[in-house]
Order: sequence, then structure tokens, then C-alpha cells
Amino acid sequence: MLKDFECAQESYAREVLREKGLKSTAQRLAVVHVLHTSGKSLSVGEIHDGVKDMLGATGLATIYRTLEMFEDLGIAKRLHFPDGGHGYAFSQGEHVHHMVCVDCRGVFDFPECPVESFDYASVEKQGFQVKDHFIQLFGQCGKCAEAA
Amino acid sequence: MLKDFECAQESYAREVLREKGLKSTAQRLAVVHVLHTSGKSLSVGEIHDGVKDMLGATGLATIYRTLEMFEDLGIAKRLHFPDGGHGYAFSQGEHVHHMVCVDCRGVFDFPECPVESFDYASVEKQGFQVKDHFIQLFGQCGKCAEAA
DNA sequence: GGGCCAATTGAAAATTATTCTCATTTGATA
DNA sequence: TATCAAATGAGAATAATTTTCAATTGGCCC
Repeated sequence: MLKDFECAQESYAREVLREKGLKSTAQRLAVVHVLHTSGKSLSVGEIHDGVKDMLGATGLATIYRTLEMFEDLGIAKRLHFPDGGHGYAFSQGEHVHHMVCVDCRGVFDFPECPVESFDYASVEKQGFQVKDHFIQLFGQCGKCAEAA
Repeated sequence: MLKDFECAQESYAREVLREKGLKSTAQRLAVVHVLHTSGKSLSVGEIHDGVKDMLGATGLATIYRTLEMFEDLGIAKRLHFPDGGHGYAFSQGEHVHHMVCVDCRGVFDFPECPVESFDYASVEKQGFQVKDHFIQLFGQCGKCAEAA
């Protein structure tokens, strides 16, 4: 089912879901498809619309449930914008950060981690134990720079 | 007015507001006070409660308006949490990042920027122009580590 | 291929979060 | 101390998210 849309990213998601004993439903694979093919950060509403285009009537709650699960599984990442809004982008692999074009909201991977090698001495001196971090880069992509 | 509560952080906020031709209202200074003295990331509701404790009845809309303005002015920073929630913390100065304790939501400054000196060659090769970034560190503070 | 069953979904209601409107109040300036 | 634009409060309006529960479906076993 839905093999029409199957791509590497969907196979990846299928695999992650299977490993966790979760079902690869049409709705979940459609979310992967919509996120991945857009190459952008999408709002919940945009994802919902995209999924409806693929499958017809689909509950909004399912989209919310799927996105939450995908974030836990590392299949999607929630990104935040300076205007206070947020969106979701497809994300594959362990420790990838994302760079977002502030014009088109296009998302690009940033595999090297600028923080990985950083010396936390100054915070750890205060008694902290740094365990994780969230990094998001903002800028302008080549296309939008040309268009401007 | 409100001099009872005046502290360095409030004077700082007053100054920033004055420079921009904005009024230093009791509500705004109370938000500064609540944020700063808590030393934590607070939800909008918690900030509202704190301000009501200081001033009595206060409109929730004012809190929202104030926080948005404070973020633009760099007086407050919106922080995001792994559980999807968000909160606001007092923030002073130019380019400060924050580290948050995942247990108590305590916020600690992190003045050195791990990204500042980073080589963006790999993204810029793709045509990007990195213009800004958002970094937030997660971990456990000394107090919470002891308590655990 | 068909049946089984827990996992998942849809639809709508419920809840929570945020923004808007507009009459009233207030801080800054003179 | 009067003035007035800026800011606030109250509550309505809107938007975002979560919950509930009956109906559906994917994965597994035969």
C-alpha cells in the first residue's frame, strides 16, 4: 500500500517504526512524504493539508500525534522561528542540526556540530552538567538571495 | 513608583525602554522583576501570576504584549523545551546564550558563543549565508544533581 | 488469503494558548 | 499640574492543541 510514494526517506521511517513495534500507517508515511518532499519547515496545518491531498480526509489529531511521535523517534524536528512560530522538518540520522532560510523556510542539514568540540569549562565551573543542546542556524539560501 | 523593587536589572530595562521612547510602566518593570528574581524560565501563566502578586489584577494581554516587546528589545529570551513547551527568561546584553536545567528550569548565562568561531564553509558551499543562530544548552544544575 | 487483536484513526468536543477591540488609565514631558 | 499618546484591562474572539471514544486497520499467525 502506498508504494506509489515510497522513497528512501519513507523506507527509513518504516524501519524506525518497525524497530519500535509501531505501525507504518498510510497517514504516518504520508507525513514523511510531505515533510521530506517539501524540503522546508512546514506548519502543522500545511502538513495536514499535504496529507489530505494524498489520502483524502484525515484527522488533524493524527497529524499532531504523528509529529510528536516523529520527534521522539528523530524522524522529524521541530524548528522555531524568530517571529515566534514553529514548524516541522524531516530529519534523518543522529546528530544533525538544521539551517533555515528565513525567506522560504527551506531547511538544510548541517552535519558538523559546532558545539561538539566546545569547551564547557565556564558553565561546568558553575556546577552544570551539559547533556544536550539545540542549535538552529538562520540565514538566506542561494535561491532567495538571487531572487532578492 | 515601584522603587521598592528596583534593582540593577530593572534599571537596565528602564534604560532600554527609555532609549526606544517606550514607557517604563509598573507592569513592565514587574515582568522584569519576576523574570529576573526567579532565575528560571517561566511560562506566561507563571509570569502573569508573579505580576499579579506584585500589582494586583493585571491583564493577561499585557503580559503577552510585554514579553513580545522584551524579546525584541533583548530584555527577555524565549526558550524552548524538549517536551514542546516554552518559557521566558530574563536576558541582558548582546550575544548571550542560555543553558537550562531540565529539572528546575533554572537558567544560566553562557557568554562565550560556541558558534561564533565556527567555520561555515560546508553550508556556505551550498549557497547559504548564515546570518543568525539560536543555541540552547540543556543539562542539570548543581542543585538538582545533588538532590537527585 | 482470512481472521484476530492491539494499535491507530477520525470526528467532534473540550481545553489551552494567544490575539484583538475599545473604553479607560497612566507615564513622560513641558 | 495639564496634556496626550502610549499603555492597560476586561473580556470576546480566534487559534492551537489535546482528549474521548467508537470505528477502522496494519501486522502477524494460521
